[in-house]
Amino acid sequence: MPKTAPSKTASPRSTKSDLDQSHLSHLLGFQTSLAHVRLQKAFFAHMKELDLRPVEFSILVLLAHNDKANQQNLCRSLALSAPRLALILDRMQERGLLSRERSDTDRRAHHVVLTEAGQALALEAERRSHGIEEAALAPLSRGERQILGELLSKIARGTRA
Amino acid sequence: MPKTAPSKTASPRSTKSDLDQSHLSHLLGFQTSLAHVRLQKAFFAHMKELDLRPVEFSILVLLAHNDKANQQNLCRSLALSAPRLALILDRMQERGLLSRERSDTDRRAHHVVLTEAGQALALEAERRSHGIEEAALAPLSRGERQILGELLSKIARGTRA
DNA sequence: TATTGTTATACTCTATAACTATA
DNA sequence: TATAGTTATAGAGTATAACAATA
Repeated sequence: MPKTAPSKTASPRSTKSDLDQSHLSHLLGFQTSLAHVRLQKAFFAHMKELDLRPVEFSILVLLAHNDKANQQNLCRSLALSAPRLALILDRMQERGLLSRERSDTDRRAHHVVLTEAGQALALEAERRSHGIEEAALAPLSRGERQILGELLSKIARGTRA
Repeated sequence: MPKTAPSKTASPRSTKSDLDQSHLSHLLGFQTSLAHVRLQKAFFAHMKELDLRPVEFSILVLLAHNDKANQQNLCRSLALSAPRLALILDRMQERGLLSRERSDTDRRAHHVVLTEAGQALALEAERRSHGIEEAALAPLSRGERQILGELLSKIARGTRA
């Protein structure tokens, strides 16, 4: 038995001579990292046909439900750097999904708005997004998924809410 | 009121004109991504003095508690590709933290073993690892952190346990 | 002087294929 | 033929600084 209590199930090194990870499991950064790999794979598997990466999907959906979003808003919502977002928007703009329009009230800012093609893709992608994590979340009950989402969201948003 | 129920708290677009994210929140991949950003920052802030990245930390700790681990074991445990792991181990080996020793029973495989310096660093890093996420996890109670870890771990390990 | 957004650069990570040596 | 590990390469993500335009 290892010194630090293995999370309860005595972590019986499963098949294929897996390693004892009990001394890493107290770090939620470690757990989110591994869980995220699975969820990312699920996303790519289902969104490949639409040629959408997670960031692009998120941008589409945010824009579909938020008028007059500028790049700062998007950066903050998605934890992206301004330079990174600029490149992603370039790509999406070349693809005809959105356009940047200078704000009248603050001519430094650009409103990012979806084209018709962008709106259509956002709608279709949002429709497909339900259930794409089904396989990855199979080990969790409906209630557990709900709780997990809320706990993660608390961390993401920081102390508030 | 948006079409899909905003997780319960009516998501009142908080300060600085944040965007409505309620149509993304059903994707746990989105939530893990944002939460992970916070947790990563916490890790770097606390491990900078030891010059350890998350992967390097994980490798050190795994090796400290697992004799005769080969690179395949590490790849599977950490969801790394073999080429990626080879480069990381090169770096750690040049730094004098570990060595690779051909297995006697299967001369294709390399056992990865910590040097004395590696063991010392593993011990120190593991000691420091407790509490580094304290600030990022402040919004969660002790019990919630426990639950969160278990739910994430279920996803990471797939269907089993 | 500060903010919005862009450009440029350098570094890291990821994915893949091609290779070797062993089995 | 398959597996353990390495090398090489290209693509994507990240961080930073420097810059233009506007406030």
